[in-house]
Amino acid sequence: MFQLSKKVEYGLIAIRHMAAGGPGQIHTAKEIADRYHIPYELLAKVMQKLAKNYILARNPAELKVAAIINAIEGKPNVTIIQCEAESPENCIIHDTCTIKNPLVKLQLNINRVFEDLSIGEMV
Amino acid sequence: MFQLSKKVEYGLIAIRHMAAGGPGQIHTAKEIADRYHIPYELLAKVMQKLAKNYILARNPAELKVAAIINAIEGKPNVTIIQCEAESPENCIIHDTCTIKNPLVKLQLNINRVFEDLSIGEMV
DNA sequence: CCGAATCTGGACTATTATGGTCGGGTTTAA
DNA sequence: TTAAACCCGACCATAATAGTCCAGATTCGG
Repeated sequence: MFQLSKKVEYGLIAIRHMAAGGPGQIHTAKEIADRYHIPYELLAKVMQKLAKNYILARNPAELKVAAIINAIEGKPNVTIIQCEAESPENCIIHDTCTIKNPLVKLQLNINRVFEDLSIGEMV
Repeated sequence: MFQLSKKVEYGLIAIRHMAAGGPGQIHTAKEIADRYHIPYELLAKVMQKLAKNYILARNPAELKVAAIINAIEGKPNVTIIQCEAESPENCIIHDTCTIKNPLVKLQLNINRVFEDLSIGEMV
């Protein structure tokens, strides 16, 4: 619980690698997979998602970890509370839930943390 | 990913409920389970863990969400990076991993968020 | 003091998410 | 032009999660 998924880890490794190489460099998914001993097929999928979301095109200095997570996980955001993540109708305690509102604030603080770290700072 | 587990949600609901009732009140797990439509057996287990870690005995104003998560999940802390959570030897990329160090800082910020919210603020 | 309600805690099952694999067709670059 | 790399959907194995069942111990109200 509360771990980055392998996909996100791999994505971060790949992006950081590309950022460290400089803007002129060309990198293949194969090369990165070999270098860091990451299963190629998995990394390839991750990078496809990143490419589709134009993550790879961005300036590392302005590329935040949050954007990468969202691109890979597909969700609009990291959502701590399950009631919020799914459709609230499905939540059996949705009207008796007393912890939702306080946790939304906490949520925002978490988001801020991920918005705060850029790839540029990781090279 | 990055959701509180049901166990933690249930634990928070229960603790908040008890805190809201005031210090004199007696609450049973059964009562809380019924009230919030939580499976009793599951809540019971969660509260057992909380009781063993003396969470229930603490002053809500000083009881942080972080302490509750740790008590329920058993882990010393929320650990973002998988390499760090398990034994580092098992990590196949443990010496080529370039993202570990930057993420540790992020980790600390996350921890801070959970250390920042007390039950007292949730009633 | 007795019985009902509640708690304890292990074992077990179901469901889901994750991590990883396979393979066939397509593109790209030397 | 052909080998390497990519795309992408389908698939599988494992592990974590959520929940259930139950039998024995405990507690509490009367």
